[in-house]
Amino acid sequence: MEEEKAVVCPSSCSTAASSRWNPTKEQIGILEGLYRQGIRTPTAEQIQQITGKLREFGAIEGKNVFYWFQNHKARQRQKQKQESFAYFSRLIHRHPPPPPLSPAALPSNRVVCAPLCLKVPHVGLNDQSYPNLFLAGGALQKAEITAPEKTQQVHETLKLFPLHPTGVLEERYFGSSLTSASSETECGEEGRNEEGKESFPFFNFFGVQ
Amino acid sequence: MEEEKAVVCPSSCSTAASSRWNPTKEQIGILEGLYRQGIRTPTAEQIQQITGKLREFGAIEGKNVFYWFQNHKARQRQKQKQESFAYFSRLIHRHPPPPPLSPAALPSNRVVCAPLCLKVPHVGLNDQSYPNLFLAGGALQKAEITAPEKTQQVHETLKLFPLHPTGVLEERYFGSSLTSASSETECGEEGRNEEGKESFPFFNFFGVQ
DNA sequence: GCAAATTAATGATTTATTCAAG
DNA sequence: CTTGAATAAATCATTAATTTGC
Repeated sequence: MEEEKAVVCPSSCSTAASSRWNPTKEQIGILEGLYRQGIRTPTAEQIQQITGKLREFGAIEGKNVFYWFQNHKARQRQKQKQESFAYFSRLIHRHPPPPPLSPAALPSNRVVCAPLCLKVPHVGLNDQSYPNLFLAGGALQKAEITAPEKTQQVHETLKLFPLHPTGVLEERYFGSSLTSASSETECGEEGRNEEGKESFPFFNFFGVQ
Repeated sequence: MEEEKAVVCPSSCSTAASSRWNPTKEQIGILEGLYRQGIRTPTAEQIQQITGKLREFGAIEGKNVFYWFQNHKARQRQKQKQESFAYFSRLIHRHPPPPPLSPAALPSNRVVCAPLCLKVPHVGLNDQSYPNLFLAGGALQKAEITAPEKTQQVHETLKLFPLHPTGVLEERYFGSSLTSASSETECGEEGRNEEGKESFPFFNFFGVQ
């Protein structure tokens, strides 16, 4: 609840002593590039160098660079947490008793979960994270990715995904037409569908060392 | 390499042998509705549920839903990004007409600060977990910081900038202009201005409370 | 009007980053 | 410092729109 509405600098005070640094596109581009290059906490010297360079594109001080990196780093971290927490929270709310994919129901250790699984790696915050979801989705992956052929053809990738159209998402989402055509069959192994042509090359990326 | 699937399967052919999913209007409608409701990266379970529901309107698999959300999210962001950039660009370029500010187009986590100072690198939550940063920031002034107050918890960082220079700043970043800039005054330039014009208001920044 | 040709959308894959646990 | 986990960005590929010549 911090009022940050510090003066509404009229859109005309560009050269004036604005209250804050106003990074230009070029400046941001360079900063992000540096960040991507691995710079997280630049040294004083680096900051000076960067500042010197960025000054070509507009007024800037060392502190701006310093803060930029600090904020960017912090923001990147929190971005994840908050993001995932946000929608989880939302989803959970509309989902009183979350359908925790019962671990025992899993076919075997041949995990066949979804590829997108969970979002939150490990929030860790003092919030009651939702381990259920983590487990539900986290189980997947790391199945077996045979086919050492690195080519583009992935034969039998992990067939994680769909167990079947089970479940009720939520009336709010689909109205009442939700057909609970889901038995209890659970994941009868990756029984595949009739089509049997389901290959999920989802997260197969592993080629790059 | 590819089969000649001359299957002339006009829109609405569920038995299609097409190589890729072709969503029906109903499916798209539901998906967009879910997206509007905030679902961005559905969990495995959600995907199954959604898929189940969407199957009423045509053949579909979990991966299709997964991809749909991925693509839709990415493209929405892309569109929005472009939009907001255009806005800022115009705004920064000059301040002629306050265009139709599209609230939805504003970047959510961009550090871009328009002349209006609308975006602030606000870390938000537990940003107090960076006490060192303060110190580091203060340290930037180095020799000139003749105002040794503040600092609640001083470890020993009161020295030079960062202790861990993560990342190498090389010429490849800026070319030769960098070296020339760093070969001398280092951080003296900003840290030591007599007029205090640029004296890092580091602590002021935070002092705002 | 209708198809071949061309362009715009968008489904499906691959690649690059990021944070953080070990 | 290395590696695991999980995207999001970038890219490839195929389908739908549309444009154009007849």
